[in-house]
Amino acid sequence: MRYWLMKSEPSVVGIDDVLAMPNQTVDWWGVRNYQARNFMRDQMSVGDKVFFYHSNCKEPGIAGLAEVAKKAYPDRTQFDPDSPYFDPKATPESPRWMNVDVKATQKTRLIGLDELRAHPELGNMRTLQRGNRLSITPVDPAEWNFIVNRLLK
DNA sequence: GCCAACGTTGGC
DNA sequence: GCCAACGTTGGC
Repeated sequence: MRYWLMKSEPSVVGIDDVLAMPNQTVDWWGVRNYQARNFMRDQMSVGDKVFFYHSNCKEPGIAGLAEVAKKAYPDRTQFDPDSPYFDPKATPESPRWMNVDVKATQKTRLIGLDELRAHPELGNMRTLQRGNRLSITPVDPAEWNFIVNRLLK
């Protein structure tokens, strides 16, 4: 089992939105970065643990816990001409973009970006690295445990 | 709204 | 296959 951090803009889909969805589950549509896609496609398994991160908002940070609920399959928005995520080069026979389903398990207190940065234990955390723009990053087990067992208790 | 960082595109 | 131009991300 692996650990991940997945960014979402709360103005689009926040933790409260997912908790209000059927089965508290959302398809993680809209990823248009190959590295992030590959993480979902190649490395994510059902049951992997996820930090649900709010980005591009007033208070960026970890807002909840989630898990991978379904293995990667083609992202529906790539085929939708009305979607800003439409990709004319993608076809159902040869899809380019994939997503997993994510099930929110718990809303947490907001652990802000500044708080995450303040802990030396998280100094190597991928998402905190300078210039990082990946919306999906792996999380080390030690980092996961530190956040869950120390910051959330 | 600014802008640093970095990914993608496309001409050559 | 290089790389300049352009687009996007996301914190501030």
